Amino acid sequence: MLSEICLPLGMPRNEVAQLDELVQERIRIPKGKALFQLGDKADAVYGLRFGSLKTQLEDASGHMQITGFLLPGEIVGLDGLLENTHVCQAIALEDSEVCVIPLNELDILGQKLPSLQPQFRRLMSKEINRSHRLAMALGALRSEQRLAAFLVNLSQRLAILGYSPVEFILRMSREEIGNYLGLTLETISRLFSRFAREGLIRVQQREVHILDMRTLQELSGNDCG
Amino acid sequence: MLSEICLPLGMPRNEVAQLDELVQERIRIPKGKALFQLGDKADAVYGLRFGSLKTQLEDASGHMQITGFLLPGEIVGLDGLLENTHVCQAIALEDSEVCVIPLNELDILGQKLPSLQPQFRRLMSKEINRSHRLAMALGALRSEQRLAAFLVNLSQRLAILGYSPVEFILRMSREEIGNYLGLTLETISRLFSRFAREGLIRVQQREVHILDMRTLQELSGNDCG
DNA sequence: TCGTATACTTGATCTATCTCAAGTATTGAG
DNA sequence: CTCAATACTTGAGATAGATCAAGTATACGA
Repeated sequence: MLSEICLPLGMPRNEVAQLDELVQERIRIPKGKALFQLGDKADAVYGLRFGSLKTQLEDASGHMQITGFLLPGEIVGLDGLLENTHVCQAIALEDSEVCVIPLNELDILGQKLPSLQPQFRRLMSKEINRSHRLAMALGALRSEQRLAAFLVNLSQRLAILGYSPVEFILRMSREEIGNYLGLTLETISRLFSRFAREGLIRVQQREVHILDMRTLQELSGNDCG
Repeated sequence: MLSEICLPLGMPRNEVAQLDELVQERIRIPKGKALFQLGDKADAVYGLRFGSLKTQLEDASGHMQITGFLLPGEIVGLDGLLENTHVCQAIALEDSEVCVIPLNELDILGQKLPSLQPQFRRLMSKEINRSHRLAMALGALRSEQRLAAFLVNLSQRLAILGYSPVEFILRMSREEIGNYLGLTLETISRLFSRFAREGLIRVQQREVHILDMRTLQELSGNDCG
């Protein structure tokens, strides 16, 4: 499993094997339940094995903001390492399972595997970059561009996992997509209808077929997530 | 200098001294010039010694998005560690100086100093959290809340550096603030005027006096930056 | 199987913010 | 010191997206 997380980022296969031994514990999270809550102790990060998660922040006035949707092979919990306490919560969008990567053991192993620390830095850097691009999307793109970018990004990540990039099931509601993209659920719904009318996608509830990837990519400015 | 970066995050003083030896090289960046450009090799991160920087991303259609403003004691370059190439650029807002923290030497030293890796992770985690909060601000707050949050955040960071939290000079233009907050320069200008009319601040060009911090904090939802 | 709750769609209206425009203030070069 | 360039302010009008509202489809528990 860790191969999927680590090898694409250039870690030698034999070192991944050693890393695999570190990762014994697994946690199942039923749909709707939290992997960790705001305030929980953060002494590990988690690799998603199957299922999907959302991470969300709460502000002082109680508003929730979704900061990411996680697919298998991606890492959760990287933003909780500052205060040793999670500053956000991770909720399962469907029945899911993560493997636990304890931080103190990671440090011990890091003394022996020279490529581990740069590897872990790359993972964190990737998350920084991802959220910078999210901020760019929220700050600079119009609603249709944001949704196009969202769909293209999801499609690309599913393709990496070996799933069809043009035909997939959304694990999140219109409201969750809207929250993530800084739009209302009505706007998301209208955009889906409009994209369908324009022949870019076919959509029925949470089932999406992408018909014109090229145009979606052009709309999105070819990136972000 | 590194003390300012590291000690507040809980690193022992004697280890900071060792770290200091790692950091010999310094770079001066004149106002308006880049510390690094998009595509430059990323083999180091940088601690800002004095001055101020902005970091910005460029999307496929050429639009620039500012993702952060840096003050002395803060770290630049954490988002370039994925591909060993910088994916953004860092520009000096005034004549500035950074110290260079080479990554390969950091790894070597990391073998000897047990607290170094967790320390570095905390720095990266902080940046992840910061950009999540920026995304939250862009997605959920209204213009006046965003600007209030921006001012409160700047004030707090200046206070940490020993400067007045209620009286400071903005190093960035209205346009740069607007870009960062997902607003136009006209909106920023109007908001400054309105805040002044309402007695929250006094502002003349880039000189800002905060008169009613309490209300600004309430407006902002007490956080973000 | 039915009935209720939840998720989604679509329309009408409203409003925060943008855009366009004209002006003033400040800064910097020569 | 003067002029030009840049930065900022303010107004009027346009619009993307929000809000309010009503209805339809789907999922789920009894």
